Amino acid sequence: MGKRLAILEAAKQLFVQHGYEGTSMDAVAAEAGVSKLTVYSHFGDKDRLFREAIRARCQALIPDALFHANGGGIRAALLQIAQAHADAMVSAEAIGTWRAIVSDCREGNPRLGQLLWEEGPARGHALMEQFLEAAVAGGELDIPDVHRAAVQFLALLKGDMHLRRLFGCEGDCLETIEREVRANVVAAVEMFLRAYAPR
Amino acid sequence: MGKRLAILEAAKQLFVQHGYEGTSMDAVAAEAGVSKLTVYSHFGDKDRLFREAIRARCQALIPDALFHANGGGIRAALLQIAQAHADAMVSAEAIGTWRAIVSDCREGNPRLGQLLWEEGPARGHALMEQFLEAAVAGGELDIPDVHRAAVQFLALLKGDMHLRRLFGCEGDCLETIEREVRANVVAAVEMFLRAYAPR
DNA sequence: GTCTATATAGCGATAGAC
DNA sequence: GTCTATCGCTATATAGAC
Repeated sequence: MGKRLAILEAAKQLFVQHGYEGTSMDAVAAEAGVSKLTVYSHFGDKDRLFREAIRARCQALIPDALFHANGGGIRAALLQIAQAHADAMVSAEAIGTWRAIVSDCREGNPRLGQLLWEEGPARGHALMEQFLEAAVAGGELDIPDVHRAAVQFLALLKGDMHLRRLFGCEGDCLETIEREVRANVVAAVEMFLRAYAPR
Repeated sequence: MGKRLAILEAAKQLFVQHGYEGTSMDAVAAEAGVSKLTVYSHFGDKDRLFREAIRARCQALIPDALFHANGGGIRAALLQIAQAHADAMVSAEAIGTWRAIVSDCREGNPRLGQLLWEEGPARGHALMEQFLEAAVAGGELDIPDVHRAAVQFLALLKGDMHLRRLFGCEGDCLETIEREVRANVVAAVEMFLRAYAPR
């Protein structure tokens, strides 16, 4: 494995685990098995290393394919997308990434916020909107404002579990979390259909 | 003003503005107009000062009265609650507090997460649930699972503006934000009623 | 109780040798 | 390209005088 890649892998892990301030360049160098100056020679400074690491995480977390459901009617398609999206959102990687980004976005410090808004949530909104538009065109849904409905759907999916995990109120075993996420996904799809299914 | 109170006020402002790591005890002492040792003599260490400051902020942000709408039918009541809640959620104080909490909730460090989950979002959920239960009893709404509907309603209210502000994608003037929040509030109430109004 | 001055430690970034 | 050793800075927390 190239040293550059080893550094990037170490950075991805440590930044997501301990955030920007909580991760020292010494720690990254140690985790990657290189000296600190090697890190600097590859990435310039801490900021650029952070950008690269978080960007890579974001792109892997919500792949485009997640929004391509394969057949079975509108309810089944929504359930499939919802489950995949919700699972990704409560994963340890996603929670860590969110924490790292939010921690970094202090007032006069737009290091990553806009960039990652576009690569993360905004991309999700656009893809979801695209899916809903097709469903509306096919007569499977009746939606007055498709863009807003896409945002609403994804907001419903996060429910309270995403927030609870973000706040660190876990304690629960993974099995409990999965069950609660599943119940919330089903409820979200049901509500969405109650509101937007053709009458 | 007592020095203890002056210290607490300075801490509330600085922690919410710059987060835990970004706020030095020197800065708190300077802002409060006392020496650093005075801060330590009153609050012991940085952790306890942080707890007190954030807790005070949370309690002021979402007062119980916010969920007591005064007459005018279910749509008007929901609109009133929704607007007040959404306004509170995108305020600079709320965004700063969220950032401070999330930044602080790293893996093995449950300093505030659970405590503030209960004093913030969980209290909001409970109050909203109470309101919805009354509406269901009065025949104004038809909801299969009231607790989940409360969570759904509050999730809809945050929409994407809360997240965009959290990520620091503001740039917009305050007027634009207010207009977008208003539009999102109306859309949220409409969708909620499409799903849960008696047919 | 309150202050000034300081101990101790960890950080990002760099100098100079190989 | 890579290393060891170090500079300069800032932070938390404390010692000792008033």
